[in-house]
Amino acid sequence: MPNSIRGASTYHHGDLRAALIDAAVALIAEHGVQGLSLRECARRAGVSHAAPYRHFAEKNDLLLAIAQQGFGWLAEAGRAAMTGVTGARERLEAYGVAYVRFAVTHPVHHRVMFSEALGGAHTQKGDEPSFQLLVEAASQAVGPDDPPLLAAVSAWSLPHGLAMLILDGRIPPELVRTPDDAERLAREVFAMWRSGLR
Amino acid sequence: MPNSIRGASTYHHGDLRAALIDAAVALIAEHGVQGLSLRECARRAGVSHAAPYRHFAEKNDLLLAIAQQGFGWLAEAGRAAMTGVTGARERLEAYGVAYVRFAVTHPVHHRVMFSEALGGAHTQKGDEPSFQLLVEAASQAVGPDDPPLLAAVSAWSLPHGLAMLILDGRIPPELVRTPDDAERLAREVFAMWRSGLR
DNA sequence: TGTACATCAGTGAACGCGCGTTCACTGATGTAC
DNA sequence: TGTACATCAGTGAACGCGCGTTCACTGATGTAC
Repeated sequence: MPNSIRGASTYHHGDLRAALIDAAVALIAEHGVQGLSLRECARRAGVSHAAPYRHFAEKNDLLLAIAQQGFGWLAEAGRAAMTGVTGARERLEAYGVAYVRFAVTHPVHHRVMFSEALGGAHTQKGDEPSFQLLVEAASQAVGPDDPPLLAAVSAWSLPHGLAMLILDGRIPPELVRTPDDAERLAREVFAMWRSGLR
Repeated sequence: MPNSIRGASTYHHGDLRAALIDAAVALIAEHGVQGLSLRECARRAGVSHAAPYRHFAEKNDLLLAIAQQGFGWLAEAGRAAMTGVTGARERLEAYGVAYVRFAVTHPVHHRVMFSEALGGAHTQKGDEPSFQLLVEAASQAVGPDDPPLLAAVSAWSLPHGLAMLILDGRIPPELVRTPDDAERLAREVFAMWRSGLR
């Protein structure tokens, strides 16, 4: 039980690991991945600068934890968006829209998930559940002659690119003030591709 | 005239600015944007650690210079790819393919161009020539009722996403060993969207 | 052609800083009896 | 219910480090006369 709930005891934090992750996310939101420092996280969690080492062997493990949390949430959101949707193409699109919404809702997580600061090795294999979900959906949306991997890459590129552009502030901000805006934009972009640019 | 050409004189470098940019690109390729340090750049350029300040007022200006170089090259590549191509949609696709090839050929530049480490403010306006090119091509590819901005965003998202995924090592490496591979993949992805996932 | 001089690209010592990580420690928790 | 003890999450001092940036300087370059 965390201190905040339990009351005044101070020596044991209670849920320092989670508090550190939250602090790190806030810190990255303010100063970018570059600006992350273990000492500052500890400070914000109200704990000595050596305390984090009880929970993370090294700084990079904290980034890793954020990425893992993000991948979990993404898989969850993707699954939720696809349930009840019939039609392979519709499912793929639902996943894509959820993907963009996730990125906009958890920008730091999305950034960290695809950050070069991570070794990258740990999730590059494409065996993340969130990726599996996409590959499965893509292989259904594709003719028997088309390679499913290519379909997955195609279906992934569009929402990933849109999400990145939004996060980088490349899209005029009035188009993406809220997650709902972003979701609407994603639908419109999909529609644009569906109808075919002339 | 740079020292290397001129010979043995050592006090004046000759083209330190360019040498620093090259060193920075190499350094980022090795250690990521995080790993960039002015002092190490100076070291690699064979110059004292204070010398860079004759050419860049602060560290961030070096990143900015890389980004500017990249945007210049990208605009050039995009223009070249579109010349002689008729048909709005074909031009848009040619730009997209060139975009992916540029990213794969100059991965560090592309990364820096879209890095959060840059203030971002300087190029966010979308007034980069490379963006203008895209917006123009997109507005031609779109019905009179469709907003051209939406078309541009749509046309940009796909190659941008593909490029990012490749750069992050998310695409199976055997698919993108060379720039030619990447270009072929880009064409296939475009074709997949043109034919329409089912 | 030769000299004086302004310009400015490079030097190297020095500054202060915050960081990641280690270490021997201390205090709280919960379990066995 | 009460006590002994193992566990382990937190402490705070200390380490070494490389960094960005400033400063007074020095040496090369090129231009005016």
